[in-house]
Amino acid sequence: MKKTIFVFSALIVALLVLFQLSKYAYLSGDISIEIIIAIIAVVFFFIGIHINKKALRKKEKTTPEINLKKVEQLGISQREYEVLVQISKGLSNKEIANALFVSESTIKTHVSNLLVKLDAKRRTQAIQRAKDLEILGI
Amino acid sequence: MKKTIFVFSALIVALLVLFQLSKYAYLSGDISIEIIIAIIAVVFFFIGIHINKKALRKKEKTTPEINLKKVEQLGISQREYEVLVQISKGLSNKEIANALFVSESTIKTHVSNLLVKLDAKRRTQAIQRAKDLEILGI
DNA sequence: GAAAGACTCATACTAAAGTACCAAAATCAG
DNA sequence: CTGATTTTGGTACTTTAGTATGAGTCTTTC
Repeated sequence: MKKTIFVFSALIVALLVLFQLSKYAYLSGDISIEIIIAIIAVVFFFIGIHINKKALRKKEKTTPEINLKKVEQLGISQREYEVLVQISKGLSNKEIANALFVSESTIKTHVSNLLVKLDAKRRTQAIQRAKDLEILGI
Repeated sequence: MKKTIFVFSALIVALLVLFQLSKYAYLSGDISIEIIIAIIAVVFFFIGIHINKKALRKKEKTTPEINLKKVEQLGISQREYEVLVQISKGLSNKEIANALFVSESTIKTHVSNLLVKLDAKRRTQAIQRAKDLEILGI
């Protein structure tokens, strides 16, 4: 919000400066009015592009942001989340165990807990649920 | 490409028209230069936004299209693809069998063939591969 | 009409996945 | 320090998944 106010203030100031500058330049006769207009056009053209890009970027970022909050709400621990990520990559329990340097038993425990917390019966269903809950970057 | 040329031509024409218009308006003394500048600024601001939006829209549309071609290339049959979709939904073989009104044996056969064609060892990996190949609407 | 491919299904295994229950470290908050 | 979580791991069992093999039906195509 502060950023928005700042940006708009800067824009207004820039506009005023341009007004004064153009008036001076025109009165002094150094620069023709065409050039002034062209400069203003180009400047605001790019300002438009820039503003639009920022607006779209924010929209995209709001989606994959809710992640961690929901993970907490579901009571999923850090380690469990790591396992969930590996599951979504298509790894087997044994492969996950190797990747995280723990035993397969541990992974099984984590997976079992995950299934309860995600209300899933299978790991494939857990992947779907996690995707729906926007817990994963997929 | 034709569209781009057209758009830019239109832009240049618009710019020239604005030049003449502004000169006339200024000389006739009806409108002050500030207003002319402001109008030009606003117009080009929105032109910038519009151009940027179109460019971004094109980028997004090129992605989710390639589907069916790759399915053919991989030699995945119609029925196999249906099974793949059900797998990605998180269903078990038995549940898929019920959904498609066939026996679990049949589903197992399809799944086995799918795994070979998708070069996957598990159904979770098959989901990942399918997603990477943009075969699924996920 | 016969070969080819797709779909179906069964049996018999092997291998993962998942459950249940328990328990010892490690970490963290009050 | 202590109680509460988290993380780790084991055993024992049940359930799914996945493989291999064979075979019958059906449709399409040459």
